[in-house]
Amino acid sequence: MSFSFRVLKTDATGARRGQLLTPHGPVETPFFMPVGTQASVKSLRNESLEELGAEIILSNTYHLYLRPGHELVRRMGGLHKFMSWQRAILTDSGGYQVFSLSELRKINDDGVRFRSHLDGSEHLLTPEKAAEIQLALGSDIAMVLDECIETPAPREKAEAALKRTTAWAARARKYFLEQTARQEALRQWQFGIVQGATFADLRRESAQQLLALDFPGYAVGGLAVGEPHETTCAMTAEVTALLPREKPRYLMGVGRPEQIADYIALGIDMMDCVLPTRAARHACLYTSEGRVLIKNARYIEDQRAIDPHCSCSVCRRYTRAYLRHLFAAGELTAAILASHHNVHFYLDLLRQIREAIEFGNLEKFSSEVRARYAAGPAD
RNA sequence: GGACGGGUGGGUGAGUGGCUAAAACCAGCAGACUGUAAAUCUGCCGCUCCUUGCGGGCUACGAAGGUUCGAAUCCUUCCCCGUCCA
Repeated sequence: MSFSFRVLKTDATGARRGQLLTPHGPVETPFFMPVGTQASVKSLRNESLEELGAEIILSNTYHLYLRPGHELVRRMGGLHKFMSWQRAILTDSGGYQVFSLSELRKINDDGVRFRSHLDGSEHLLTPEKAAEIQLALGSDIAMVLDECIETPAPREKAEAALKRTTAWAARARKYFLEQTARQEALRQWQFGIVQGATFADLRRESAQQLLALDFPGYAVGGLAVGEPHETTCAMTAEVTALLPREKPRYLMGVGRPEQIADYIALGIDMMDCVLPTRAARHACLYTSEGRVLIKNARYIEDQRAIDPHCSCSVCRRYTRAYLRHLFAAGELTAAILASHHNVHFYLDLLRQIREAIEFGNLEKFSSEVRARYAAGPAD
């Protein structure tokens, strides 16, 4: 099976309904990727992800390079085999770690020199190296190394990061095409990443420069790192307006449940976010009625399911009172059940959105979701 | 019966004359989390009043007295608890 992407329908808002075919199966778009940074979606077994209907997950170049090491993963038969996940995998490049581990790295035009957060050892991550690692991992979609910066950022800094990201994208593209031309067994897509912080003209410039490199898909990076939602949307709109219709668009690192449909309405096909799993571990549960902070005393004797309207296996079986108890007691099962539910919530939200696009009522659907979340935590 | 050691806020436990409504941790309460250094982090946590302020009043370190300008801290007596000896 080879790669392809098809847009099946575009609705009045600009939202796209399509399908991405990968060597590890089809993925209905738009989709959401649960995050499994260290070859594991935290506190979820792959059996659960399969039960939840996850068609693709995200993993991470930087973290797997440091531990267990990409060469080891290659020797173990690649990331899919190593972690026993037969559906699609997208790997981030380590570009986000340029941002999140900013105190542990030095950046120059050649690449990023990291001091390992695990043992303090030094490592140079270049665009070529990030591509090499991802080819060794054998992920379905590899991201180019980019320079992700904070927002708001001064224009000069945004310009410098943009320039570097484009130069790195060109190097990564060249290296990747050379390697894949030489070894037919390598079946992978490589996506470019648009930067430009919160400057519309820089976003357009970045997109245009990357278009010249002819990637099979394009990501919008460096957003949802602190700026207002409106700004995230505005910047995304600048970019999607320039991207080719026939290629997938990936908005990296988003978002909150009530924001997802907005991004999709801007023509976004792919998203990922740690929120469902991290919030779950921190006792924040997403429901059709808004957020439930399950540790709150008000749930001590609450016999209802986390979300009475949810069909997931956790909601069918357990009460809020029990979940609250598990969190209070610090039981690992608390994180497991909560993560299961939250990932179900996100994947189900995307299912509903895909359906809404098909029926042409995405706008109505998203305003309903927003209204529920605006009301704050459920009773 | 004797000798030591000890009794501190919901718990464990620092403090041994003023900077102490009393460290720290736990528990409790509330909040944050957006390409995961996150099973993490932050705030509140005696009662009360208001003009909500590095504000006022009250109560508090086993009990009752005392010394002192000032006591959880020093003295006296008493009551408990632990260890050891008889």
